[in-house]
Amino acid sequence: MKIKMGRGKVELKRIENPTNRKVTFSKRRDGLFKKAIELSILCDAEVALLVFSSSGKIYQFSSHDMDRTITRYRNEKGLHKMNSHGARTIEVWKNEMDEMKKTMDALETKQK
Amino acid sequence: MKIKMGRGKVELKRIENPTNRKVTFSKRRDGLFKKAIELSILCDAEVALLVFSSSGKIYQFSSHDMDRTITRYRNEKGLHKMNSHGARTIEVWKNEMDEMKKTMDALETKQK
DNA sequence: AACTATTTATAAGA
DNA sequence: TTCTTATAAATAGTT
Repeated sequence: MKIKMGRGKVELKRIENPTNRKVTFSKRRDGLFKKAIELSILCDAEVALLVFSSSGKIYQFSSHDMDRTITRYRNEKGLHKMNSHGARTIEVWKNEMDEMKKTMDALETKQK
Repeated sequence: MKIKMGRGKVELKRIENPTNRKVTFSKRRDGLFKKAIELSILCDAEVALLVFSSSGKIYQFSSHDMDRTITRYRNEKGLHKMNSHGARTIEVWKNEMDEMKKTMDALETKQK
């Protein structure tokens, strides 16, 4: 698939040239965040956006509060998974908790 | 501030007419997700996008894995907060854990 | 970093 | 309301 924009065309695949990729990232990242902000305001929506560049830098936007929106997402996901049995849901959450526990322990260790 | 687009101009504020707001939400939501996907592919970025409509419906996209990206975000955030003392970070994580614990317990209760 | 030719996105209209 | 269209916004390549 190809997308045409501006003066040229780009394949919908990773831009190999690192310079072009960085420039395009800056431009499109700005555009994306602008659109996210506009959607949240115009349409009264709760929007959370996380972007990590290929070099690892983080960019974020949340219309309300990132943790609140993440919690809301997790609740939604958890509740939906409860439909048939319900048993699986607790497993999912327990795994989640264990993962966070590990991360917390790692941080704690790092601090000592 | 005003933004002009298409045939008209819109104030950068909540669209009061519910019909217009819904229509605009659908169009702009689609546009936003498309842009998010393009950014992740073209620029090899890790992107996570969560949108809740004002009526509570959830829409999501994650280029890699939503939980992975959320964890990465939390790590980043947690590590940054460790700069000065370090003590505060664990508090933050503990609070986070407690909150999740509550949610899990609530789910567990609901299933019984 | 700014420019500009083109394409894409979209606010109204049909 | 789903489709169309006039117009603004976004952006790829250029300078």
